[in-house]
Amino acid sequence: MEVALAAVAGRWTTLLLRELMHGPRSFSQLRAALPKLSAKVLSERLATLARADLVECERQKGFPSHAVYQLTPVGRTLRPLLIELYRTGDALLRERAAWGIRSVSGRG
Amino acid sequence: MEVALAAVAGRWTTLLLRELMHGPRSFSQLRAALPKLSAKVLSERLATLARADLVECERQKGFPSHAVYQLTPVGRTLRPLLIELYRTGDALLRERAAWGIRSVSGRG
DNA sequence: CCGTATCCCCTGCGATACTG
DNA sequence: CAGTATCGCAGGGGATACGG
Repeated sequence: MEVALAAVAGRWTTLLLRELMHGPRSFSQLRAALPKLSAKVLSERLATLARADLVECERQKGFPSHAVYQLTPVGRTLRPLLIELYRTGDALLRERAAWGIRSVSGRG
Repeated sequence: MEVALAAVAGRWTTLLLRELMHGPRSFSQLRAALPKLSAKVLSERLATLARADLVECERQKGFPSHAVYQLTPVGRTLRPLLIELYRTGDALLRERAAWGIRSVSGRG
């Protein structure tokens, strides 16, 4: 469980993976899909996911540069987990509509 | 997804929930089940889960004091998610046996 | 036995500015 | 456009000691 949790942990990772579940996406497409995610963090998350072999990167050299990211076969195995996260989160929200996102993991 | 993730986030939360899935447990039983989890963090996690109405606490006053924790109905709805986390983690480990737990969420 | 208070570290994240 | 460098902050978590 800890391994799977580590794979999807992080404020943006699930959203990023969900976006990539729809198909390959360029850096800028991801930025557009997740406007509040800074380039730095996006880059960090993608690098981390790539290191874990969950995501692959294809770079077109030239100008302007272009990079396309897509899930690896291993990355695609996360789909059921993401679906379950969505289902569960949805159910929790129905029970407790007032919850904030960080209300559970926070200390105070 | 973020909500569900927040609910199970934390290094020990999933293991704690899994333990409680088996039935009510006292503080010391939980400590025994998770020896590397300090009392402070255990208390923190339980308090957080209690605040989120995922776990309930029953205290016997007296000496020595005793407290019993159990899942609420809402908490029990997390079971499919935990199962999926287990399944996915297992699958990931089969693909990449060398992964460390923090290798995905870490920076470097 | 159950829990909390302190202290410290580590790391994820945000903002901004910069390079190729 | 893609990605990195720097700075700063917040908070989870470990060790330890203390309180109820």
